[in-house]
Amino acid sequence: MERRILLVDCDAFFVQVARLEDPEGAGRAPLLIVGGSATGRGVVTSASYEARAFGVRSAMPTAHALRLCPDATVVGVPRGAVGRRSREVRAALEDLAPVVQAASVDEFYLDLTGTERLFRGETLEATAWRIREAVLRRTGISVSLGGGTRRVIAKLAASFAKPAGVHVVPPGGEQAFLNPLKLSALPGVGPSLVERLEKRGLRTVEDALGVQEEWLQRWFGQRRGAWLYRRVRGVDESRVDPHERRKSISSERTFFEDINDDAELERRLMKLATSLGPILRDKGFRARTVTVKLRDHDFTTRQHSRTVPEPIESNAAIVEVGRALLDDLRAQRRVPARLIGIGLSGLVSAGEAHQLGLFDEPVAGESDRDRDVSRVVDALAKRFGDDAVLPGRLVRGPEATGRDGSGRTDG
DNA sequence: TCTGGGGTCCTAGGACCC
DNA sequence: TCTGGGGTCCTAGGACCC
Repeated sequence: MERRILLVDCDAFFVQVARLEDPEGAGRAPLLIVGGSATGRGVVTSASYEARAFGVRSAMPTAHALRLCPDATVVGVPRGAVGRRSREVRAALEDLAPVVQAASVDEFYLDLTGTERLFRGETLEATAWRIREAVLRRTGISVSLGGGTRRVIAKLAASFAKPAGVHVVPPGGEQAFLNPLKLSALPGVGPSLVERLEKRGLRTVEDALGVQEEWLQRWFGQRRGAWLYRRVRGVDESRVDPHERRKSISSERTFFEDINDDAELERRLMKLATSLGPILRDKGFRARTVTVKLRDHDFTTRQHSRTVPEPIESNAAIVEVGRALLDDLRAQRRVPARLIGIGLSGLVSAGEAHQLGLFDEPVAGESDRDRDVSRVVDALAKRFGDDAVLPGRLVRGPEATGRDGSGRTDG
């Protein structure tokens, strides 16, 4: 059956959220930039369409953006609100379509294949407009929709729909739609591949259509060549999967000023680690691999990772592995750092781990008590707020818990 | 201009096992 | 004593996306 896929893309999502959350401030600034501070090391996360007219783009240093658009108002990323509004949009879509997959905070794929009768022969374009209005009414968020027979076509179509519009590529019209596009417009073709393509004189989809698969493979590698050959023909078998599972969790921070002190770096790492732990446990996961990342003052980015035999979940275990990895990284190159990060991957659900019989023996590195302590910390944080429990202090065992506990929770 | 933070996927080499 | 080849896991790095 011909598939009917829509990509729902929120228009300048962070800008919209900032305005909804602060109607008197951000809501009244046509020239709005959401992102890092102007004086610090921030970049633009999202800019209003009015600001984009001045050349402001996301990922651009905020300082640069302000040079292009001096009258712009800069506000921070409304972190919590972004997640909340994203879930609202998703919930609205789940009431409108049978299969919904979140591709990011502000992008959702819908598979409407087989809904023709349910929607009484409504065209995909009419359905898309109806969904746009319903989402706007229910969540206050303006979205654009792209439609087609495949995910990649829907995705590309959405860029023609923005802002606040709809663009549907009819079945059979895929190749005509793709032909004039620049190769750099294709999802998965980034700056690096574009440079190599241009060396071969390839700029547009039509250029690439004239090249045999074996030549693409010779130039760009077996897999990449085959992938590109299919992509310029709009071939995309990937499904809209509503049950996609998270594969990693991570957190990183750029410092206001570079840090060269080992103890201070360790403190920053502990803080990140103890903020990650609750997220891991809340989702019922354990992790097998811990990764620590350092970005040096010269922007050299290095990371070390370690996979432990049994999956871990306690702050104590995460911190222990993370500290060892940081020591290695610092021993290798001890220069001022501008960023530190920690990540957890190799995620297994705690229940799954039990079923596999992985915990018949006591786990090296993580005791039952470690896990219990972490759960107590989570419960306290849930009841009294995160500030009730200072991260990095409760990770050492019952003595520390008893001693530090009283002074900490009365704040 | 001076470079955020959250992710996914791919590659390549080495270790280890059969 | 020297040797092949395949599979899997782990690690580091890089490309890419929003």
